[in-house]
Amino acid sequence: MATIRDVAKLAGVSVATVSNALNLRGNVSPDIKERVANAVEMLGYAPHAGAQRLRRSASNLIGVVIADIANPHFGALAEELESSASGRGYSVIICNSGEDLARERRHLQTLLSHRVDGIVLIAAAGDSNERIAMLSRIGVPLAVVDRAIAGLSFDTVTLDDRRAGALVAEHLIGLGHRRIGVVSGPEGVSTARERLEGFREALASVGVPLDPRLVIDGGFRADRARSNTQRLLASAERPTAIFATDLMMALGVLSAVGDAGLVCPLDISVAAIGDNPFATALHPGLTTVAQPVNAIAAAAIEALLASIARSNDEPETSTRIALEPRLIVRGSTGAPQAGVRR
Amino acid sequence: MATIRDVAKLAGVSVATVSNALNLRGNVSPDIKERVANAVEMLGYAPHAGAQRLRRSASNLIGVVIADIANPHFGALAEELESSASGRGYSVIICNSGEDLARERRHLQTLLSHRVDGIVLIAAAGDSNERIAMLSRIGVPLAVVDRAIAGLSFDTVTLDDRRAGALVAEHLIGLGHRRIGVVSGPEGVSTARERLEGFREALASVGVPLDPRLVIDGGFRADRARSNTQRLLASAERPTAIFATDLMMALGVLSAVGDAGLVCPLDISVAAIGDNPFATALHPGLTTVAQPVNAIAAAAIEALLASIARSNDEPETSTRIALEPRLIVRGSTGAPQAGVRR
DNA sequence: AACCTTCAATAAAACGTTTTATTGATTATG
DNA sequence: CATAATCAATAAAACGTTTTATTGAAGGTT
Repeated sequence: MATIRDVAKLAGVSVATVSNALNLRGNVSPDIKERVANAVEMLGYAPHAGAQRLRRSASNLIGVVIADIANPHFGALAEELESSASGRGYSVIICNSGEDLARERRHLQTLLSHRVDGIVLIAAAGDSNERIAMLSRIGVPLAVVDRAIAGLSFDTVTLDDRRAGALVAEHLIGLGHRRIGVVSGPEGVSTARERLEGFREALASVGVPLDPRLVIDGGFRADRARSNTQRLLASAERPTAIFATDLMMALGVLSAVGDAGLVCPLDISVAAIGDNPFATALHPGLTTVAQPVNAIAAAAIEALLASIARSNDEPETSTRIALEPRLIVRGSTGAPQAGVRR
Repeated sequence: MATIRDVAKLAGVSVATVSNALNLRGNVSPDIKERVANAVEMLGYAPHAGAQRLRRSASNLIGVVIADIANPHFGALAEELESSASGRGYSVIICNSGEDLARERRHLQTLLSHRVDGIVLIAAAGDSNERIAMLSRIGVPLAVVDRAIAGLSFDTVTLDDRRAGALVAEHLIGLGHRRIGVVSGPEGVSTARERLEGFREALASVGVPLDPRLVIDGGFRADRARSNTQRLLASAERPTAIFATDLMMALGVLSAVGDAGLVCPLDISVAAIGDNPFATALHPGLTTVAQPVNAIAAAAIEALLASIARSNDEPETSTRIALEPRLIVRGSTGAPQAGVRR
């Protein structure tokens, strides 16, 4: 691989001049700039990022650790995070923890080693004291996105999950549903907890208590949601509607509904949180709560860059942003048909 | 940030000894190892990756450039690539080009600057001489995955796209379909071309020519596929089946089918290439061709590491691997109902 | 007792950049 | 015309590691 010395030699100038020419610093005459550019082209020279990092203070690099890159929601988030960041002049390194705490830890360590200027963390499911300990002394601006982490004061940007759950509750109640099943995510994940809680509260506020027997675990996974929903549907008092707290689980719910020979929304209504092109393609279209992925990403990058900017001067004040969800009513929800098929 | 000198000072040993202790090289007595480990823990020391790269020859880093991280198929591929690579002791940096050639170029450049040991490229759509020129002198082992690039001799791992197209054709022909519409992807992307070509050939081999008026563009996008399919369905001689060459477009097709008040598979059969949990969740389930994403990723990493290993000794022989697709028949395809609803 | 090995630890060079201070050369100023 | 000011280019130090060669010290072998 060519080094800056090779470029200097070929261009017939000093190393310093090459550096100046490439970084548009100091005074370099136009023809020398030209000669340097030619030499770079000729040699296919790419500056050694490691060596650069050694001298420069900022890396202009942001690390993103994602809980599960195979999940379309996180994929979309990654996409938006990257375009937000690159719009502000930062490059982005994406790492995938695959919902594994150990892998998450390794990735964070790697990012620290690369001296990124900041980190965006979409935390893997599960709590761990080790994580708390590590994060609390991480020494680099960090923004927590999508899933909140308790007990740490980082800038946090999420959907207003409580409100999202409430939106679904209000919608279903408004349609006349009273017996509503919930397929919830892992207890340890804030989004799962909050969405359920918001749902429960909204129900309670109109005097409809949530029957704990109708709340089942789907673990944010389609297969798990499917099998548990099958059980729920087979129970004596089948609910007239089901709320899935994420889209993957909604798929499982829909499969189970179809397996049971039920028709949606005639026999049962289904609603979920999370939206993507698939929700439209289903027939009937799935009623969902859309997340402003774009705004979430933008806010996260904004907060992170602000944190990077103030660096170690002012006291670290951490902001907590919860963005507004939006209900999209499609065909999968309707009024319950009293006793029609029971 | 703490440096290795700080660690050395705190542990009361030389810098070299710290390095040896951390890298398990040379002879370091157990108690000194212990002292070093403690000092590292105490200071939260993370070795400066840039400085390491400067001295080490290998970086143990693999760069992955992905065409569109928001597409679940590529997300899944990214996930598998990462676990394959990390199983072989490599860390992975994921970059997202968002189907943009300029961004792809920037990312490749960045990866070169970071002196990755190898690159996996899932090429953005579109041909460009600039890309050809850049890649042909890239000087780092590179494997092309999923989408082939013409005119370059890199290790290439893809689905056997031609065969995948043929599988769908054989299935639909076997059911009795003769007028089949195709929603195809961008001309410039190998997967789109090959799938269509395999489909066409298989049809031709049983004496059924493909009516060019039934081949429409969906640009690998759900919305585009939807609007163009609407037009196709409204035409005089509506096809009895539609083949979408990827899953996103299949969603658009299904929407259009529903919009037109048609029922699948009664009025029209739909099949696609690409499989994920959504295909099962639909009702009826979508007939698809599954890609062995896992095997594709493994083969790609294998080829890349082999290429890294032989490095600059032996002449670069590039392998071309096409993996076997598998047809999964679900409810969305059935025999055409002669004139039932026409 | 003299010598060779092995073992632990170290000093110092090297990696490829950026940047500060320095040097000449050229142009402007009094 | 002398001096100051600007401009272009450079030499060399510094960044934080790894690694080679070196140094003692401690055991082993005759």
